Amino acid sequence: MSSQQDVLNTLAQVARALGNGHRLALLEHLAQTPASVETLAGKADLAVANTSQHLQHLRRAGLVTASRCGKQMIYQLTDERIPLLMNLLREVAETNLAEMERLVGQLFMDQDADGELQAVSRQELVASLTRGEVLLLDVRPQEEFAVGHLPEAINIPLDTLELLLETLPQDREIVAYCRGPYCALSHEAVQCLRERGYRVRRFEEGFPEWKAAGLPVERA
Amino acid sequence: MSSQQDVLNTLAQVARALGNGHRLALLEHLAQTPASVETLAGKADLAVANTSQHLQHLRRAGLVTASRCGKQMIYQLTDERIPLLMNLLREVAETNLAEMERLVGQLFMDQDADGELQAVSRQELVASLTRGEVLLLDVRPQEEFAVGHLPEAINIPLDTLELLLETLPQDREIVAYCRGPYCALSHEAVQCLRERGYRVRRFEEGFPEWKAAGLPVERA
DNA sequence: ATTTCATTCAATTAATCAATAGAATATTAT
DNA sequence: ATAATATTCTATTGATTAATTGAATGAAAT
Repeated sequence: MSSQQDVLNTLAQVARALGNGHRLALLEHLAQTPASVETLAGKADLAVANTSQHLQHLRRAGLVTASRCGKQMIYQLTDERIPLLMNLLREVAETNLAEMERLVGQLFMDQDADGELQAVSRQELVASLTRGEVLLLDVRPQEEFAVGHLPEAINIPLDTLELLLETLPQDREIVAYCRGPYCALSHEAVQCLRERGYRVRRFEEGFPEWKAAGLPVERA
Repeated sequence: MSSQQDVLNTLAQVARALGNGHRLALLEHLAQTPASVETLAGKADLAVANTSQHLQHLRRAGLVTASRCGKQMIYQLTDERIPLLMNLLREVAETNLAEMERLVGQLFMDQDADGELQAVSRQELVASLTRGEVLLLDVRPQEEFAVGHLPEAINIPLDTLELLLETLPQDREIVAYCRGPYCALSHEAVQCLRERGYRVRRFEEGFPEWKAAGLPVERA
C-alpha cells in the first residue's frame, strides 16, 4: 500500500476517534477545562470504565493527553484547534444534513424566534467591549469560569441567574456567552432575561473559540 | 437522550464517514472535480461495488451529492469547506501524532531537505503573481487542470515534465502546485526541476484550497 | 491496610468492511 | 415496443473491529 494511503489511513483513525457521540461530548467538556476521568464520566453521564476506554481511544488518536496528579488522571486537549475542528465539522454537517437542521432547530426551538435581536459576532463584541458599551455575562458553571473567561466578564451561572437578577443593569445592554455556538446555556439565559425586560443578546461563539482565536483570557 | 447528545451523535456520524482511508481518498479526488463511480473506483483503486458503497456512506453523511447523467452517476462534494475540514484534520493529526510525522516524513523524504527554498504561502503567491514575477506551473493531470486551475497557470502534468523541460524558462522563478499540501505531485516536480538547475519552489497549498478561499479560478 | 481513582480484562452485543452475486436504471439497437 | 448492454445499486455473506458492562488489577494517598 502506498505512502499516500498510509497517511489517509492515519487521518481516518483520527476521524474515527471523533466518530462517536460520547467522545465528542468528552471533547466538548475538555474544551472548557482539563478534567479527571471521574469528573468527565459524571459530566458525560457514562460509566467510569467506559469513559476511560473512550479517553484511551482519544489519546491513541493524539487528541488528548493524560498526566497524573495525585491519584487522579487529568486529561486535556493536545491542541486548541480541536474545538475549531469540531466547529467546522458542525458547520459542514449543519449546512448539508436536513437531520442536523431539525435537531438544532428543536434544540433552540422558540428561542431567538424574533429576528430583530441577532447574535453578536466576535468582531462586534470586541468593538463593543473596547467602547465599554456592554456588560459581558458568562453563564457557565463557576468552575469553568474560574479556569478561564473573557476579559471583564462577570459570572452568573444559569442556575443562579434568577436569584441574582437584581445585580444586573436594566439600562445597559448585556451580552451573554457560554461554551460555544451549540451550547444551550446562553440561549436559555437570553430567553430568561428577555422575558424580564432586559436588553440582552447572545455572543454567537463561546469561550473555547475566543481562546483559540488567540484573544486575551482572564483567570479568577 | 438529550437533544444535545442527539446533535453530537449526528456529528459523530459525519465524522465516522471521514473515518476510512478509502473514503478520504474518494473525497480528495472529488475535491479536484466531480466524477462518476467508475472513474472514482479507478482512481482510488477499488472495486466498483465497493466504491458505490463508500459513496452512499458519504452521501448519508451529507458530504457528497449524486446526480444522474445518462447512465452514469456523477458524485460531487456538497460543500467547499470539506477540503478545509480535511486539512484541519490533517494539521491536528500532524502536530499530535508521532506516527503521522513519520509517515509524512517518509512521503517527502529527502525532498525539500534544504531549508533555503521554502514553500510559497498563498499571500506570497498572490503578491508574486500580481507583480508578474513568477511562472505558475500546474503539475496535475490534464483532466483536472481542464476543470479548473489558478489564473495564468500553465499545465505540464508530472509525467510529461521531463519531455517538456525546454518550454520552461531557466531565468525566471517557477512556482509549482498540485492538489494540496499533501499531494506528492508538486514535491516531485520541484525535485525534478531543481536537479536540472531550475529555480523552483512549491506552493504550500493546492487548487482546492485556492478555490475554497474564494480566489479566482480559470477553466480551459 | 484500606480507600480512592483509574486501567485492564473478559464477555456480549452491535457496527463496519470487503467481496460477490443479483436487481435497477438508462441507453442503444433491433 | 423488446432485447441487449453499460452503469450503478442492493442484499447477503463472513471477517474484523467497536461499544458497553462488570469484575479484577494497579497506583497513589491516608
